[in-house]
Amino acid sequence: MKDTFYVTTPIYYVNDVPHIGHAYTTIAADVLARYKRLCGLKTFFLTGTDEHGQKIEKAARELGITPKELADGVVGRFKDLWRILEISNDDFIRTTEPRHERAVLELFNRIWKKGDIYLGEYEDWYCVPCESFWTEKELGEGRRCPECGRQVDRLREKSYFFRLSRYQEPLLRLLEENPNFVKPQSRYNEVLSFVKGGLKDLSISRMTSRWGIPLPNDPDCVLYVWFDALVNYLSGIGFPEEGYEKIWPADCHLIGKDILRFHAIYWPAFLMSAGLPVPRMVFAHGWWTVEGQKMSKSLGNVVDPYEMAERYGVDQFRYFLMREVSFGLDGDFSQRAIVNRINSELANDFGNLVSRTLAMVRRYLGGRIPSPSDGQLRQKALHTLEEYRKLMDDLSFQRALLAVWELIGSVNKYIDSTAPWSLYKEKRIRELKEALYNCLECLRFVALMVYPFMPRSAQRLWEMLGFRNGIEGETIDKSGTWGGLPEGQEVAEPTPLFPRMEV
RNA sequence: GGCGGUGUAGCUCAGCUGGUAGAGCAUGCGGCUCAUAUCCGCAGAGUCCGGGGUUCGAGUCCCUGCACCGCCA
Repeated sequence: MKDTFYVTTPIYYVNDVPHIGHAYTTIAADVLARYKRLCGLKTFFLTGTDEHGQKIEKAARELGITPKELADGVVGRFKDLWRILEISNDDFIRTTEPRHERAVLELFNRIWKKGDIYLGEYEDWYCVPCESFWTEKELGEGRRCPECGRQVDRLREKSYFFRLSRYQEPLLRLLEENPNFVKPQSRYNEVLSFVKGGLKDLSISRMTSRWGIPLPNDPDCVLYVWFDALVNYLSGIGFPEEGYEKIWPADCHLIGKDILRFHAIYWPAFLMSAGLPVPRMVFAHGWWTVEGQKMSKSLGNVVDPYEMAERYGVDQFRYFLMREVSFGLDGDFSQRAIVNRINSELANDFGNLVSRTLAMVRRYLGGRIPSPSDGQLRQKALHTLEEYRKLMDDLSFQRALLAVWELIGSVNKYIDSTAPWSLYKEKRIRELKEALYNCLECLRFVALMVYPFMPRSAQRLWEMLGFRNGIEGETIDKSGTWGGLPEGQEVAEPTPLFPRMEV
């Protein structure tokens, strides 16, 4: 059993500027990575960009620049966004990097030696002006090029194929032996029925594009982008150089549901062929609609994550995405919904709890944390942490947050029933100290638990509780026990963690 | 067309192996004053998609119809 955790996002196609979908996957991966680090696991979190393929080549030509120049520009935007959104990726892989090309060729060679690649002919609909192949499905009604609307022709070209058909049985076994290989369950069922339906060999090369990695044995062809792209999960951790096997296999490939087949079927098949371990899990999450409508360029309702982070705040945005829908299902992003969650859950429930607690500690106790005490909240906090871990391990982010908020609710209720202001007036100082200690200690638990979701706010709370160190260095094992607040530590003057927003 | 899923309060959804319907939000009323006019408590409302069946008893199991969604062809 390796003591590391390896989580990935897909590498994003540089044809597109970052939108909410990219942000969603990456934030989820970040939450998972930060959580695993909090659990004390050596964690590797990889993201990156997919920069090869006809679409990039064509877009660059239209702009009069090279594909690499185009990619460089868009990559900057992705990296920028991840910095803004506090994404803690350990590396960023680009498919145009030499280290990636080396890995791709190595994997190709292994599969080639295995005898799983053969030369054949690829046939599909082709649009000459666009220089693009299209499947029947992409054409839709009328059989016209989805890009330019012109007539398409049936065209064949030579192509190398991967013997996917050989892997039907191994894949079936993989799925049957690992019911958690694909999550959520509904996606597992889809994958299973797809495999059961029979697998055809897969074209893995193209001659119509020059922008890609040439086949070592036939430089007229470049590798099909999917073969190229999937290998990022290996190249990003150093494959084939020594050391990658400390991290591989991936514990979790986080993806959008649209690319499930590539990850749950093609990718493990490639790996099996190359004699490498397959990933432990592929998790396909859902899509966001916007104000009830499908997001599309033509509707002009594409959610810009930069704008959201600026308008609502980074942590607020991250929180909303993780809290609004059960991870795996589709969700709707609406102004009203996010403002509601910010005001009622972040500002009123959580932020206000911090304010009222710290204000009382400062007013009644001179800002000093009293000696540890025990009480009904102790049990609640410990139980919540346990529940939280269970849910986080299962990627049930929404429910994990619900559990934390239940604790927050309990503390609010506890304050109401112990009424520290009355204890103070009645000079019942011992009880007052006990009550406030219990609240403070719960806040410390809450800070730890919300940290993966809202790193910046968790750190602020951590400091308000009087700690000077970075919360990111904490672990649940070390700090997840009751009584961790040092007596006498001075808490800060509270400033609102989350400002209320105008509706 | 094949396979899979969903249909529960105004909204979003929980309801594991069958036993007199639950949460959050929204709405209304009451309480507190430490707090970001925040917090706490109480209340209302639902033919659990329609129809049939099994059972002493069915959102919960079986059959069937309708609607919507996903994957595949």
